[in-house]
Amino acid sequence: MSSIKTPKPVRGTQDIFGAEAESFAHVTATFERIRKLYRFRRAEMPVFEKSEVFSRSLGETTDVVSKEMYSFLDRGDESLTLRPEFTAGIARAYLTDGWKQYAPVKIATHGPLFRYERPQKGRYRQFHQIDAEVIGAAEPQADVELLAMADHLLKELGISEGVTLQLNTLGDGASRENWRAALVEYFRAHRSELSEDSQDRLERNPLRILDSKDPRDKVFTADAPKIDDYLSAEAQDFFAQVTSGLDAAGVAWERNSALVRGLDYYRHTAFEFVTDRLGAQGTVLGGGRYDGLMESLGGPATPAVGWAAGIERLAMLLEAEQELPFDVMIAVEDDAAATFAFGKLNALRRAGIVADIVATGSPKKRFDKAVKSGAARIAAIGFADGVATVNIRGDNTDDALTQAIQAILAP
RNA sequence: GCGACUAUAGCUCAGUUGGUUAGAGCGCCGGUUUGUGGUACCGGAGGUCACGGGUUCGAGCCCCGUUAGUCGCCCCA
Repeated sequence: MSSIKTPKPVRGTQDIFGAEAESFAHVTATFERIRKLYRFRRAEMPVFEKSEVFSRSLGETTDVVSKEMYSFLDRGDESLTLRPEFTAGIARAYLTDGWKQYAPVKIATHGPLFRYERPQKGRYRQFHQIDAEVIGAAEPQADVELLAMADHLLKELGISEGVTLQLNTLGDGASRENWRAALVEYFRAHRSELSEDSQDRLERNPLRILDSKDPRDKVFTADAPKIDDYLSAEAQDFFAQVTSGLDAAGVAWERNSALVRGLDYYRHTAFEFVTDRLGAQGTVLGGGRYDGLMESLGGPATPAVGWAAGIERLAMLLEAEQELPFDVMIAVEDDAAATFAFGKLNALRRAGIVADIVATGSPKKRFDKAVKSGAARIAAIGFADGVATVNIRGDNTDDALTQAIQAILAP
């Protein structure tokens, strides 16, 4: 009995294995295939950045920065942060690596992200996203292309059933400010009747009152000022081009005027693909236009739009388990044939045939083990009169692949 | 940071008002069929009942604390 205690996994991390890992890989493989159709270029980004990359882009005061980032000092006493999102790092690279030369540039990436949060269904401290951004394109067509790609991806994954695209506009900077002021004025008039959380939001993040889950707030959110009444002509026109572009592309959408973004750099289009199948974490893919971000990192005003989607959440929605092909399982029923069997196993694999072997435990039970393995065929290998015997069983043993296996396994 | 629920075999879970030596299925190991087979049958190994206190003649079960997990709130870039 060892006195060494096995270390526990870190809170909010996950070990993904087997069928779940196959689902995970299926999501990233499908994303890679789709993004190439739309000619998004692949980028590999660092997993950590100087903390300023995120704190400047997010705004210093938010909870997000103060409580929910994985930050640490390195040996040079520099504050670094494990990336909580892709967008800020990509924006930083755009500026420091001179990607303006490629503008407008379409970028796709995927990988792990880190947020110091309490884990719950579909939320982890280390989680994984796929991400797509268009930087340097001010036109609504960029928003449409990005949404069409997202819609396409969800359909290819077979999970578009029960998932709806909710769409909103936050207007340009001036529209957004006017609307925000009207909301504050409206909710302030009902302040004492709002939930405690929303009274707090009134100061910090009034837009968020609109998607409060508290019934005390919902009484008022229905009649709250609508962004539509504050949109400039240009903002109206922009949104109209996005919606008509979606219609033309055959992408179904619903207007959700309560859909907001908490950060100031968001402009115009905001969207989320939402499902009711994941409990409280219903957003499967979300994004929007962030024309104000580059300036917060000290760069020139640069229009940009993007989205990200949680790989775990997408994988959870996949209907069918991702099954690995399994052409043949060799059952070694006599250890005298073991060397022969292992040699043939190697030959099968070199021929591109998915093969495995069961050669341990009671020889008499190996056939049953092979049956339970789920292989399409079982090659039982025995030994008689000084020579190996081969016998192939399966539901379909007349096909060309079986004949090829038979030929390779011939003693 | 807050709340509710949960913690028993490698896995999924039973376990009566608190009463002898802790239960099943799956998985693992072994045996059985005088075997070209199809998930069978029999047996075995495997438990500090999360951890630490308390109540009691007696605790897997009741109480307190800790830790961890699940779900939700806050937050959601």
